[in-house]
Amino acid sequence: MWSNHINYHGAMRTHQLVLSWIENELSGGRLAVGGRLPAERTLAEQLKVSRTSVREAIRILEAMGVVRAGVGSGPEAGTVVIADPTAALASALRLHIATQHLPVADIVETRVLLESWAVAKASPDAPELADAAVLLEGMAAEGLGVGDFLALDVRFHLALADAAGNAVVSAMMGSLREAIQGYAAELTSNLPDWEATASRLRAEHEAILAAIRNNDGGLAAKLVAAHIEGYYKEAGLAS
Amino acid sequence: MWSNHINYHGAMRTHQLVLSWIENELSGGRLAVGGRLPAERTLAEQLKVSRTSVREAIRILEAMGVVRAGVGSGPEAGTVVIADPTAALASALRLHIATQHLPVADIVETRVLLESWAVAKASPDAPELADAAVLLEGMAAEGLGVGDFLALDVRFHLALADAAGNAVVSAMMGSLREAIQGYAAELTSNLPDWEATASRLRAEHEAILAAIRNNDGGLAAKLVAAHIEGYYKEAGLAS
DNA sequence: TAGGTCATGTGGTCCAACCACATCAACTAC
DNA sequence: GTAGTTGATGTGGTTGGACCACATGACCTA
Repeated sequence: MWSNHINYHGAMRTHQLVLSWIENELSGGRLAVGGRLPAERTLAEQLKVSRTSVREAIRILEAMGVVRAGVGSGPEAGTVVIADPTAALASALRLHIATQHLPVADIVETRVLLESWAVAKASPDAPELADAAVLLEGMAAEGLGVGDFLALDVRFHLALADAAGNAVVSAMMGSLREAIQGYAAELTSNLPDWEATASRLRAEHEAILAAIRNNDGGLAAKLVAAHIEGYYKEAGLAS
Repeated sequence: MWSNHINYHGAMRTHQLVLSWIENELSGGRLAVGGRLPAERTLAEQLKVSRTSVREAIRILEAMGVVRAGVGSGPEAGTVVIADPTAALASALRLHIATQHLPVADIVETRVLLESWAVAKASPDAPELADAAVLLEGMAAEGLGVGDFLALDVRFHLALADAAGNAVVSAMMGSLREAIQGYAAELTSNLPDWEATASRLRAEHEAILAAIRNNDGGLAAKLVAAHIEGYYKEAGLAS
């Protein structure tokens, strides 16, 4: 029985050691969002590991949306802590869709369930609803392109999700949306009459927002589910 | 004005190039779960990048639950493609909880909503329910430790989530559960009478399972929500 | 034939060097 | 004195090479 004060976690690889050091600093509050990690070379020396291992850990954190790395000098430089849970979930979902172990239909279904819950939970006077209303006005503009309409549509739905006030649900909604973004855009080419569809979507958006503001969460949830499923049905959902 | 034939994707870093190459192989079906990536040195030469960059990409995929790396020779060696979406979501959630930008209360709330949906959606004759029943028997065993009970409890709830047949929901449930695992275990020390609580949990489990099998999804959802919220309330939920 | 030995190929780790970039201080020309 | 230039500094980004531990399988040897 020996005590190895470095590898006491079993076969921990060096980059995992760096990872847990950083996670510890975060948990302990010594490192917070907006803060900076020590420079890679410095951190390597501190932890008695190679710069390579430090970089591997930072790359993982970057992929997880926990840090952002910038070269040069000044405010944009260095490795600073951010908080973008959506990024991590989105790339994870995208990669696993690529392995074809996450059916797109399941993603859509999950989005329906999360967003239904969100609108049912949202308070009628949540500030995010005002943002949503502004977005709706933008979507009513004359001569709006398909791409612009869809971009506003995404933001509208995310605003609804945010209105529920649950950070986890917001992040998951955003990631689901990102992961199937390209997919949803492709579907528009299947639509027989885009103007008619856009007009219908606008009306449904208004109805959803009205239901939330009328404190009728149950109705809002039903409308959202029908809204999303209707779109994919019209455009032809293939898995 | 010069043309950079490598960075035509803007400021794409070399490890991202490797990443997109691999993602492309996955999407195209040339690389599937169970398959092997070329050796790091080989891949580096193929893509005209350094081995370091290849390794950074692989490390990210590893953290995302897409590949597993093993040294030596034989079946366990090399970098092989796996499919563990739960791993990615779980570590992402854990890290962002560390940054204190994802409140534990939101995690619990999300778990309630996902699991309620799952039991409402589950088919009464889903094969996963049989597994769940077996787990319940195990939890009824005499002299079961707290840790063992909780381990079975986790598997029981995951079986319920799986019964809905949505891979995304299953993965998210699993990751939420993993991310707050330590938290839930700590709470047991707050319980005045573990035996009484365990007994109550067992009864509630039975009722949930019975409701699903009775095709009463609405009741099952209500029971699940009460079950989870009741536990955290009794143990004292602090954020 | 049984056993040991070594070559091979894998990922894991480290090092030393160089690059591009952004900032800031010092210097120079006007 | 001011404006512009120049260079030093420190950051992450990338590379090639070296060595290690490990698992296998082929090859010898007793």
